[in-house]
Amino acid sequence: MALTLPDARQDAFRARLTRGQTLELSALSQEFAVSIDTVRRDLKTLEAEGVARCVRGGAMPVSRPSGTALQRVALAAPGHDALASRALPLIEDGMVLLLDGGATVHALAQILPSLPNSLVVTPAPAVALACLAAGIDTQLVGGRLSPSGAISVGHGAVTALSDVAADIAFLGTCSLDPAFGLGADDLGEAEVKRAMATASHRSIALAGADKLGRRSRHRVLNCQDLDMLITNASPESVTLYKEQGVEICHA
Amino acid sequence: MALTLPDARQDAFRARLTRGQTLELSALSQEFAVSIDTVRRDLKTLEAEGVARCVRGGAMPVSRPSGTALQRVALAAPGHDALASRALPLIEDGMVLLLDGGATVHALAQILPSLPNSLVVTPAPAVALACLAAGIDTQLVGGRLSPSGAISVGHGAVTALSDVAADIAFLGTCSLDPAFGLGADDLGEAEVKRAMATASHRSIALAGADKLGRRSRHRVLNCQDLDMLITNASPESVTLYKEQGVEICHA
DNA sequence: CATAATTCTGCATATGCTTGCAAATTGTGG
DNA sequence: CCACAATTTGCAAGCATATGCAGAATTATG
Repeated sequence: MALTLPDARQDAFRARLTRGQTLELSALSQEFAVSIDTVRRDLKTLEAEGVARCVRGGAMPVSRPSGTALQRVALAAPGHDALASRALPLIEDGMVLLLDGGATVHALAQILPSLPNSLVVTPAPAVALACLAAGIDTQLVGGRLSPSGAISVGHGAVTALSDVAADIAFLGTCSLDPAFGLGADDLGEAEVKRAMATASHRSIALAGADKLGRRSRHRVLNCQDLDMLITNASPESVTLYKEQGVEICHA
Repeated sequence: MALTLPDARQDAFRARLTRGQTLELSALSQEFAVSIDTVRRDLKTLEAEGVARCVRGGAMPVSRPSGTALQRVALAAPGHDALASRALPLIEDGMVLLLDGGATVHALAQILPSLPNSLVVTPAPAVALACLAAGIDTQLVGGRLSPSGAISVGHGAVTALSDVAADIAFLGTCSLDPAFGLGADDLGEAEVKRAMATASHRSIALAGADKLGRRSRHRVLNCQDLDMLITNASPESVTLYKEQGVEICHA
């Protein structure tokens, strides 16, 4: 590796950091054949960019994809229950339900009644356990677990979902913008959520007010493809969605 | 484990504490190749942060306010530690592991270290969440969830497992009889467990003394096909297994 | 009560950080 | 082609931190 150019070197560091690796000063200075000081200065630059966190002896990736999904789910806020309980009346026994991952949908899974004739299909292990605890027939979608959202992603998960004919898909929301549509932070998650929407008759998004008007990296659906939005946002702040045919349900 | 950075080490401790694990000074000093004193100082730092409670010989997670359903599942109190901790030395980073469901294997999943180069494949959603919390690459096997054991069963699950080449399969035990072999209460679970054993180089059963000498409805494996048994039963009570070529590991 | 294990304390050492500065490299304009 | 400025890089001195060790104090355990 004869990349003596500062930018190329820093790019290499950036790549490793985004992969979750920790960088060690001494190792890097050897590998790139520059002095410790140079590496230190590079890492300081990356810290200024917000990509790295300098610590003694090197640098670490800036606090993981912002808290694991597990923590977010475990620390479910009471506000989510309001959204979840608004979703409950839409569910009838005998329906086939597709449940996404995420804190809000997880809250819904936790308050589901028994539904002896229904089937829940979900790529989220935490949601599956909650449904199983409620005594509901549960089908788990397999795949590699996405660290950010704790749901199964990948080709197998999408294929498995394409074989399902569901009545309602309840989608968690990373972001929802009137123009961009429903977004997800991870490409794999976006694909799975899209597959869920495709496999079901109605697609319903649960989104707290803090998720509205924001855009994530990947698009899941256009707003036209969304049948209903359950939110705690003010009625006037969701007119742009209503104009695109999205039914609004206020919590 | 090349975590030579002090902050990375403390982060690892933090991660384990938030998963409900107790930390042992001597074990940590070995694992991270630093002196006991250094680990002690680290834990004192974490105690000052409020995430640890130093006790004689190590530290414990500070009891947290409320327990949501997921916390109860993912952070359940480790009671089967004895068996699980005996399994730990068999695991090396880079291995592909197949983890069954059940309380004992779940306890193993909860004390797994980070294993950045390993892959865990499991049909048990609770186990998958525990591995994900440890930062391990996790592959979830999909299927209908068996109500009795909370693992994916069915043709799809068996097929998915047949495409895996694992180093070790850790099997939970419903029953283990010298003549009948390893048993399961549910036909679907038996098929999945058998597929796990077939897909891996070594098959290791974790069984408390109460599971030995009993027979369940369905056979998973003959004892000849079992490579190792980890149990807390007395040495004289397992001679019949040893005669069939099963390596015994006493907890 | 005696023994062993564990914890605390102080200290020497090693390692890493900061600052300032000089040499080398690159870019620019005459 | 040269002079000049800006950037990058390496080096050294002073300071701060982390680590490991040894001895004293404390706590468990039989």
